[in-house]
Amino acid sequence: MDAFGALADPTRRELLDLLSRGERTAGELGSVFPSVSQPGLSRHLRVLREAGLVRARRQSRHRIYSLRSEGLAPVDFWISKYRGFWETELDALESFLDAQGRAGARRPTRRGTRDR
Amino acid sequence: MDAFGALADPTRRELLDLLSRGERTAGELGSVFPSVSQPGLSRHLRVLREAGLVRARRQSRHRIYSLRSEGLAPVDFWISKYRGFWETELDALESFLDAQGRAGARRPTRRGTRDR
DNA sequence: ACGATTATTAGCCCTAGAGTTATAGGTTCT
DNA sequence: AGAACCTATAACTCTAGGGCTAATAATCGT
Repeated sequence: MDAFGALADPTRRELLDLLSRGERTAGELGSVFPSVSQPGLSRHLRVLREAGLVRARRQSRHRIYSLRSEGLAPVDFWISKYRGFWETELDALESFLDAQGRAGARRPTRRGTRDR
Repeated sequence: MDAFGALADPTRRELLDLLSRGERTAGELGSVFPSVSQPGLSRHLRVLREAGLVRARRQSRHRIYSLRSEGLAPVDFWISKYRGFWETELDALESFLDAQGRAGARRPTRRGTRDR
């Protein structure tokens, strides 16, 4: 399964979110998902591994997982082609709203993707 | 199926790529994929519609599809949390783009983020 | 109204994904 | 070596995704 497929599952996305805050052992990751069985979680981790999104190393009896963020680069590259689209559309929406009521001259500047 | 799931299929990603260059009728989109039956393509378009990634309107006998880029915003937002990672770790996006064949521009994608 | 055109839905298969229990693989401790 | 621990794999079931053909819907031209 490629990276796009791996990201389709919410559990796996949450695993990546956890790992983005630091490496964790498989057991620690599993304890966050009481609803998922241990083998089930191991399988999710395997999918993430084979998609190149995490790596695992062994330390004593544990397996320590860490993020391999480069694996997300193709996904980000793909979506970056669209990034301008909704920015300009939202800008258009904003100026429409300006025209509707607000006399405010707040010019919508091109900005990052994280507002909204 | 949510947007992440919709993007997991390569045919659907290609459909979005086509629509990013302008609206197309269902038939025009289908002609690009001779390997996929017409009902099969219609199903992909339905998935994209229900995921909020495209919209369709009717014009005479045709159904004209167009991109709804805002639907991609949640995906971009999710991945934006990781964007800094590979820049600081490896700058792997650049190597990815190099591997794609493009001569290495220091800032390959047009980006609106305001890091640094 | 009828036939032609364009696209969607319905009704099937068939495979892949995700979950489960049971088992195996390593590692550490005694 | 054997027990305890942590994680991965095997074998199986069940469901959802995706493909196909056939049928249905909507529109246009005559």
